[in-house]
Amino acid sequence: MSPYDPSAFPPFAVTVDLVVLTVRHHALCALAVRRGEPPYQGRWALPGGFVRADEDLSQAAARELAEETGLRAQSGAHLEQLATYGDPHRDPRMRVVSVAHLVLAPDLPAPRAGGDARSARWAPVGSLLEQDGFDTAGEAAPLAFDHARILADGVERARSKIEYSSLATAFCPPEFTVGELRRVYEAVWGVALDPRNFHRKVTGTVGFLVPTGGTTTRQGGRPAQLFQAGGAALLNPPMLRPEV
Amino acid sequence: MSPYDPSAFPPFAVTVDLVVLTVRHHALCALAVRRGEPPYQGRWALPGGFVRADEDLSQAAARELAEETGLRAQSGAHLEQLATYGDPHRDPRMRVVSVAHLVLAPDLPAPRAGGDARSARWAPVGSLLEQDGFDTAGEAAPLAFDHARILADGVERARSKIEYSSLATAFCPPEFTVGELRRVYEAVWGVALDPRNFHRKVTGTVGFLVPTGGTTTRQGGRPAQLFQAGGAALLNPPMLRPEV
DNA sequence: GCTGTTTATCGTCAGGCAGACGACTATGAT
DNA sequence: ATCATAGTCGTCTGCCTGACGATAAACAGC
Repeated sequence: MSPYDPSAFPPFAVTVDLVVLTVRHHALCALAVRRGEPPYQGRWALPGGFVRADEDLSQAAARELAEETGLRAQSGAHLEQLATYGDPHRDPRMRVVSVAHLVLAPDLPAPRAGGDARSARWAPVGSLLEQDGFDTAGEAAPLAFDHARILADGVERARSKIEYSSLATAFCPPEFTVGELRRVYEAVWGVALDPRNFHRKVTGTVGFLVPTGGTTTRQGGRPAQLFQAGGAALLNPPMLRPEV
Repeated sequence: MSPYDPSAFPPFAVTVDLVVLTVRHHALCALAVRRGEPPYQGRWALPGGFVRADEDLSQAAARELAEETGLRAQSGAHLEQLATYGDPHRDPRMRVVSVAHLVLAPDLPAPRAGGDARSARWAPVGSLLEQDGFDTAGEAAPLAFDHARILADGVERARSKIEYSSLATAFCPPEFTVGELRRVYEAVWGVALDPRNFHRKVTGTVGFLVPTGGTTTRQGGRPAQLFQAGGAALLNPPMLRPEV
């Protein structure tokens, strides 16, 4: 057999799509870009693009992230592979397999539109997902392609991952207070947490938080101690997400 | 822009690779096939193959599973997507992106060699991974391609997933005893568990196990009650994996 | 039948952790 | 000065787990 027999396999296009999450105004938000060309022209979609011939998947995701947001995966943000979507008809033009990646970022300045996107914005995930599948009257339409499904999977991954890992700190600036971290959990899970029990839990988990010595009064009220993320990646025992 | 512009993106081959795990003789084993053609001819590899033009990824995985093992994903076995591997040089012939899937199956009769594989066997994951990356003297070589990495990721997924889900029952026949289920946990985690605490835990978790009424004495000793998997998918609170 | 071995199953107890919630502290606003 | 807001420290109770004793029901060998 020849070392390269293109007739032996069908050709695919491979893309990366990004679920970029942040917490803004006490709400979990995702980055959405408006499509400038068909199909789904004018509809909101997740940022993404083709993987280049000499690129690894994670490199492609980091490149797209930088192009769309100016964000570097190194600086605070967290990037991980999410899942791969390959329904034969997910793109009407051709056979496209998309390797979705999940990015958790601190609250950023306004996103900059880049690449082939007309514009970009942060949108609360609730509003992006609520009409999921129901195209009421053709307007306020849901995300393009299967991006609602991808976004939902990314949100669910984030919700479960902050339970047993220290990833919630990826939503925070380099220095943050216990209250700010609690508001991250509250926004991602959509619940209210007891400030006293939360404080006991996060300050009692070794390696989760390291005090920097400073204090801040950003949120009003009594000044709060400032922390930065500690070395621990896994929380043991985990944070417990309240039922319902 | 034309609806299909092949020059706009590099063509990829897309494959599915399978990490098929089972518990045999108190050891976690993976299905390995011997490669019948270059590259890596004669080396062990994970089963897998090209995704067809009209196939979804999970369909392709189920088809490959049936071809290699005669196993249907419906009947007891569990199949889920694991991760996607797309290093530009992971296959020396061409650009291949592989969507790995994880299969958890009960102990099966001898695997049947199918497809283009010369032979297939169950191998303890320890022996497949121990020389991971070290090609000592060129023999007893590790798995082909990046399959050692894929297998390691699959094993780690299985180890963590039986903590908080009822998936350990996928390693068991339709009816099983608490002791058999405990030996599954012990084999997957590589630890010894206290039979009394394990029994209390699994029988006390609602929806995990449903007694069938029968008993068996397969393992010797006092007859044990038979159970089948209950409806619950998630264990709450989870099984705790002892620290090393 | 009796004894030892094996596996299953039930109970007990102490320690750790989480939820509920009271109390106090330190800021800014009025 | 008083209030509102947010942060921090404690207490108490109940649940769950790990350690481990004790009993039950089969089989093997004498």
